[in-house]
Amino acid sequence: MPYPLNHIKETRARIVAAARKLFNRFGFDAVSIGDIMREAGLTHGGFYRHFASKSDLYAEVLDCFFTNPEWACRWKGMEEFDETAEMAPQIIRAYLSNAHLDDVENACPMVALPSDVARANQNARRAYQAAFEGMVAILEQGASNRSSALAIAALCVGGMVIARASDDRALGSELRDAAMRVALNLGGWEKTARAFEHATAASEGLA
Amino acid sequence: MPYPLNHIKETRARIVAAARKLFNRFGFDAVSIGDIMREAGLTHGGFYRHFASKSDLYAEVLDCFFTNPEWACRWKGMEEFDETAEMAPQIIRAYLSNAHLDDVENACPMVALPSDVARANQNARRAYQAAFEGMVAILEQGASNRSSALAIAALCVGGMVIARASDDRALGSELRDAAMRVALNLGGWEKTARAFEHATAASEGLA
DNA sequence: TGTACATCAGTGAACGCGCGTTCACTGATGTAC
DNA sequence: TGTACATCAGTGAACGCGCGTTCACTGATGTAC
Repeated sequence: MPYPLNHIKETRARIVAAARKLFNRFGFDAVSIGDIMREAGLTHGGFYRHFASKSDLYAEVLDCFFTNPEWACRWKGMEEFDETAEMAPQIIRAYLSNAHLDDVENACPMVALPSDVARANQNARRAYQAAFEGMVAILEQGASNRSSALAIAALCVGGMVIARASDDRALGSELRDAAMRVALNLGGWEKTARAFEHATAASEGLA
Repeated sequence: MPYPLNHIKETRARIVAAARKLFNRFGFDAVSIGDIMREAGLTHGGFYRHFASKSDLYAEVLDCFFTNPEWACRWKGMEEFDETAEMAPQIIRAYLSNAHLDDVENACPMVALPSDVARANQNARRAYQAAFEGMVAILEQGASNRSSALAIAALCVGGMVIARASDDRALGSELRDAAMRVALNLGGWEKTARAFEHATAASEGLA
């Protein structure tokens, strides 16, 4: 055991973090192994001490807010998270927020990489699904039934994906607001919806 | 004018059709100009008689069901389309159908290429947005208000995008059903929703 | 009608380049004595 | 405690390969006479 016990794990985690950042921004194909290793502070040759191939990385990158505890912390820190209040409506608001739209590198991979994953290997699709199921599981705790939780998740991911791919920021905002309103109503959080509407109107006025 | 008047136009259209097919399946980055021209029955060198660069193709490929008359025909032909009935609920059903999920090559580019477009140039994002606005315009004719039409579009695109990126077909079906139900309810087409529910249950039983 | 010509869509070899992956190596480290 | 050693994470040159783009050309075509 010539190196510290955690050394390999930590390096591997650094590579995955660098890959997530770059994949989120540029996609699987446009990022080279050299780019990833440079971002992680290493040289390209060492990559194969940690992964058998580039596509083996894809699945590891997809660990999302909803399943990875490390991400959950950041997620909760992203917006003013109220530990005492119900979780689902807060997630909906944060997911469809401007902060999440703009922070491409740290965004949920479900939003940043959907068409990349659809073309990737089965491991990647499984990991994407696990992230989705993690999101739905949390929404189910608050929503009246599973069907509503699924629809809410589709609204969150769909609203963000379209907003990211569109050119007009105003249309993206309109769409995300509409998706948020319907999602909150579906779960029976109308009060939150109205309160948020006012808060948004006020902050938009300032911005 | 050494070649027939429509020759250039037709060749160009053939290149775009080939590109759409391949991009839908493999994404922008993974398809080479050689692949596209081979698919169109030409050699790679000729590409630059028609386009200044590869990325100039992206925007042209994004013409969608909702804005391109040629696509609208195929779209209407995809499912049994009833000219006399209301259009919006039929579009929702067809968009979230198994047929649309499976026909990757001819699928709506909003579903097949969202993260590719998010990283592409402004022309591509404008074209994506135009496709989205075309969809919303049709939904607005039937839905009670614009906000609902936007949410319905998010449900359609989101449901399909997640289903495509997930590994488990059953989960994808469940998600698409949930999105469809909520979308039809949002527009006030509950009867269609119920009728479709029965039709689906019956055909699933057969399959 | 027949022929010479100009046009230009399409061809295919060539360009520099960066990719994913391999491999012989180096040198920092924990272990054994 | 000090030293010799085995390990193996990380290095960087090299591999074959296909990419986007350029360019001199070819040959099918419509036009002019």
